[in-house]
Amino acid sequence: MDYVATLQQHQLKATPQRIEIVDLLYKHGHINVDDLYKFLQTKFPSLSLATIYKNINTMCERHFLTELKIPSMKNVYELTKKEHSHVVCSQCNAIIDITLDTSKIIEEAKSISHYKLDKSSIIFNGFCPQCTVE
Amino acid sequence: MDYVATLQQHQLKATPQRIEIVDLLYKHGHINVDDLYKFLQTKFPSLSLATIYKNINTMCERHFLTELKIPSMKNVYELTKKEHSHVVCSQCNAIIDITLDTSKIIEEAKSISHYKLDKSSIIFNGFCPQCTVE
DNA sequence: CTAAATGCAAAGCATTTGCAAATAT
DNA sequence: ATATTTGCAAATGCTTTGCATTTAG
Repeated sequence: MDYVATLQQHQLKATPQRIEIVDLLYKHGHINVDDLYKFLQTKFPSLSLATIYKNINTMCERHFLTELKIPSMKNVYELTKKEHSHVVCSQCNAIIDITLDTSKIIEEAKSISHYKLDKSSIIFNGFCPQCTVE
Repeated sequence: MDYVATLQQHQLKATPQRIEIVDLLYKHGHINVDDLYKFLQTKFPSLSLATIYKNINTMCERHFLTELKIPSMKNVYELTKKEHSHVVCSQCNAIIDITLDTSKIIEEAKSISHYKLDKSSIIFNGFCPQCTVE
């Protein structure tokens, strides 16, 4: 995965800070601002929170990142991918992506609401396999 | 609808401010903090934002209210009802409740994720009939 | 070389807290 | 009568902004 090229495709200069943000998101999947800051600080001791916020904001504007609002959790960010849903563990806060066949439920929503729908956000809560065992 | 009794069932004293909050939510369905404040101020000129926040927080803790996190919108609150989904107009921000048959999609999510699921939050975005026309 | 990004400090909002006075039960 | 709630002011926390310096392309 060539982070430099990916950033440039979105008109974002490939600074070391940004490359590290992308790397973290690529490896962790979903991260909130504070954790991003903690991780990045180890690599860039002079890093400022303002830089994180500025980057997150421009990256979201360019649709390079997507902001995820999960009930009773801080917002997390992920690299923008094709539409998918999320499953969240209420115990350990693990978040995973799943791809569902949403066509039926979208049709149902359309016919009930009479809205012209173009996007859906589906989040499930429960317990992951590890947390279910213990 | 007896707001006093409903509040008391949730161990909440029926103050005039709270009664009005419930009334507003009952009539509007979904409201954010600022709008609540604006509406309530006309009736209680001395009302403090702190009171709104305190009430929203305790009401949510007692599951009398539910907080709704909608992408690119301020959080809104609604009276807690049986599980349902939301449809949001990206133009005028109208929010409506719809009840869908979610059993199939929940089963699908369970079998893909191997999580034990107990809750789902489904939000659709699009354009309401009025905004589609114009 | 130039436009964009970084880091710092200050500013701006949003939300919470502490406390005295008022109020619901 | 008592515990809870209100409203105010202050405090806290989160996010944004302005600006001088640095850096990517």
